[in-house]
Amino acid sequence: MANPMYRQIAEHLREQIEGGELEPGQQLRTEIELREHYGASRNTIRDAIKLLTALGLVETKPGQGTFVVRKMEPYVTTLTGSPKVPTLYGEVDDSAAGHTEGRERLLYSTDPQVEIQKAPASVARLLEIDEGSQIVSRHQKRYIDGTPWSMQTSFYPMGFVLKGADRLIQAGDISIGTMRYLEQTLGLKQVGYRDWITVRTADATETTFFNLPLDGRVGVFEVFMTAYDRTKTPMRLTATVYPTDRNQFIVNVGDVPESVNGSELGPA
Amino acid sequence: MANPMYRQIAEHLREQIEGGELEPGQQLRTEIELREHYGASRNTIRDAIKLLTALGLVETKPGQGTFVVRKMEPYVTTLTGSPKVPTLYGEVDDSAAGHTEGRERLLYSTDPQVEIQKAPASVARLLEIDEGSQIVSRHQKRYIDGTPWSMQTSFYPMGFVLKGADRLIQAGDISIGTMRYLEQTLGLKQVGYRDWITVRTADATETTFFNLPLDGRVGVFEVFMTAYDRTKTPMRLTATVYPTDRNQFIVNVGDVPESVNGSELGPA
DNA sequence: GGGTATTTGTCCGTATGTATT
DNA sequence: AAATACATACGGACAAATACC
Repeated sequence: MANPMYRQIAEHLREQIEGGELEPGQQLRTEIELREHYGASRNTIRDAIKLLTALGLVETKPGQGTFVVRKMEPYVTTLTGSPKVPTLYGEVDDSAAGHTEGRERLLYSTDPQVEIQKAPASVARLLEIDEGSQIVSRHQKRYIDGTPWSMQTSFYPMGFVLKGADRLIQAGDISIGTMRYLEQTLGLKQVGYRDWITVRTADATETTFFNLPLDGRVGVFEVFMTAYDRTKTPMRLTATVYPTDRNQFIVNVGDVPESVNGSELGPA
Repeated sequence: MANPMYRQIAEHLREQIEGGELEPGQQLRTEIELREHYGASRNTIRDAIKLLTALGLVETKPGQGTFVVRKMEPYVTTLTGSPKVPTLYGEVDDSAAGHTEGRERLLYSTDPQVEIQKAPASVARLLEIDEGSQIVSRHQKRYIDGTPWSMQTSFYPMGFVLKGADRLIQAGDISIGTMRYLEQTLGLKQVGYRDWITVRTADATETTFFNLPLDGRVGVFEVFMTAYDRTKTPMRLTATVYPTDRNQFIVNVGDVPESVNGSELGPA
């Protein structure tokens, strides 16, 4: 008798989901049917479903019903390799799509959106420059197979542009890569970098772009990469945001096998 | 007029919180007062507060009120260093405690809880052994200054014990460290490791131990570290769980400065 | 395109329970 | 013990989204 009714109902449904009686993608009974089944009011049923939604077990679609969530095949990014692109394991979930078996996954980035800003405190601290000094920011949105994958913003000190790296402030891709471009124009060579990995709730922009539920249930990784030159001076700060529901990371240290064995990652 | 009322109210309160009009730790007006202020029903006010709770902006305490959350000073763990202990930045929030200024933070681990199990699929895959084969698991809970920090479980193939590393199955700490112990007894030397970083919702055990809200709002990092010997054979799998609301990670690659500059990390 | 049935979303009012002060 | 404040639960009404005919 300890637990409130809505939690008991949620627990009962959870057991059915995790026990496999309700399969991923399957529709639950409607709120009205569950109301009669459990002898509770519709609002109590809704509280139970809200709890399951918060736990990421079900999702509700207005006008359609409540469904057991289909787990997404994660994108796995290796942080200790360069460049940082995701290794993709397993198959795309194409149960809803047509005949797409065997296709390659397509990585697509928008053209960089370039702005000149005053450095906010967080950027200034990691770039080791004064707060409020001028910086160049280059922002890109990245998709995999049309699914929003990450949002990335790189920051450079404005001094780089003044010293000759003027293509930094031109919109559009720098085809040879910005790091190589900086080496060629300014002689700046990256000798190391530090990633700082955090998780926070998504803001409004991110919620929209990644198509996340607006209740803040799904957080985002925010990875700050500070690149250092030979003199251990920061030469670039890259902040990348990834939704936690479809991204994982790998860090390799020392001598390790080439790739993660097996085709399937993800929890057992 | 597009947005429902409870979201407009939540938005209004959110602006007050992020604008600093409502300070961390400060109590919001009660549901009854907000009901009169916004001309909505108490249930609608509660919906707004539930949304803010899901976004991690406020917390409710029965019998007391609703409060703006106090951000925790994060524990920062460097994944590319060994051993993996958190670097601690900034001050402990001791506004509620007494005179504790200047004290050191204390790291405490419970004695290992040792079990012999059959390898579940996820463990077998990363240890590259057969599913269902015997493994030794050693589980520890770790605290910083009394605050639950992480739960760690290490898995070793049972063969290690049979070959002479019998202290693996004794409860209690192996003071010289298990890696050194395995090197001394079996000649197994770790030459590298791979960390695999995921985020998922906390289960019931974790929710209890870390004292997380039961609505699944706060997720947990799950870091799987696979250690490899000279022959690139996995010799240990360590799974560590950290709540995302108080943990961050650092990855260093190449030549980087000693420490993160400045005393304060965390969002601007 | 329009209309209707179905299903979830929002909002209200009320009553009672539980935790804290 | 009493007051306060949030938590649970009920029932009802209408809105909005979707699917189907």
